[in-house]
Amino acid sequence: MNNEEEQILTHCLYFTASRFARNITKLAEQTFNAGDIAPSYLYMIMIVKFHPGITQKELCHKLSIAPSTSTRFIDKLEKLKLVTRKADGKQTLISLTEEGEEVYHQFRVSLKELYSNYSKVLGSEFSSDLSKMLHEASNKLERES
Amino acid sequence: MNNEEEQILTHCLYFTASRFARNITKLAEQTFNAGDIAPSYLYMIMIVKFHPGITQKELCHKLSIAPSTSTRFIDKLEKLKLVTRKADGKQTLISLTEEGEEVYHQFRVSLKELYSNYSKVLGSEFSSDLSKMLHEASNKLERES
DNA sequence: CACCTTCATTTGCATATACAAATATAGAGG
DNA sequence: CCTCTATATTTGTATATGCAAATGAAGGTG
Repeated sequence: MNNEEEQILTHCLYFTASRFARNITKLAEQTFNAGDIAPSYLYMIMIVKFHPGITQKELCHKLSIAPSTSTRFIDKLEKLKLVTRKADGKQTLISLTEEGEEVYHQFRVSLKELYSNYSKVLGSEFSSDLSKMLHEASNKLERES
Repeated sequence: MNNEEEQILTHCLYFTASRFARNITKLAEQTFNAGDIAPSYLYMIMIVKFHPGITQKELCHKLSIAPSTSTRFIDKLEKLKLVTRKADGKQTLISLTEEGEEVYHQFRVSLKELYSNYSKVLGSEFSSDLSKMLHEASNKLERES
């Protein structure tokens, strides 16, 4: 790889982050393939688990997704009877159903497997550092916009 | 945020990486909005710039995208007259046109602006470290699969 | 050379995700 | 209590992206 390319490829966060997201998503899909729920739904379920009655808006913020995307996610999870919507004025409050709670508990197990899969390849400390940095960076970017 | 949630949210690379990718993609779209070419196409153009005559398969690897996605990207770039396809047996070789080269040069300028936008928020050294880690991590994950 | 296998690319189809416009509700000011 | 404005959600529509099946080309083996 020549110098200029190396420079750009390793320095542009947009490139490195989107590529990495595709790779780790693939790994997550392979690891979670038990149920037919995609990893992104599990992400949402997890947030709701820790914030029963969370508003949709807040959910969007925590996941960094657009409102329209959250509507569609919730539609799907509601159809699967994993979450409930409760209208509250302008807002909609989201909570887990019993079944949702159960899915969450199964998911905790798969999560451990996912950790171990990527830690084998990336190293445990490296993974942990990277994850923390990404978390922090998202919070900063969200705050700005 | 309670402890268990904090644990999961900051430790799961799948969550942190996909969220961050959405955030940085949004920033990239805002920064590059000059032309009507989305950032992901610029990423491809950049790779081709440094590897004239690269095979489609190799391009998929470098971008971590599926072959079908590369076909569609190239279709679009070819229609815009930014790249050319050259059949070579089973393979297809991709190169930039003159116009493609020109787009690349404009893009270099936007890239600098993008760097500066996120460095302001994340810090210059932090951004650089994060980017290198992501680059390295993708290479490791790709090698495994 | 006909056939089989292997590999690269393309096509058909499905899902994730976004933006912009539409809708619904809340709350302020008359 | 009506109207206006601000805000939350939903709907319409478009694009990105993937998987699996189809296609096409290479190279080996009889």
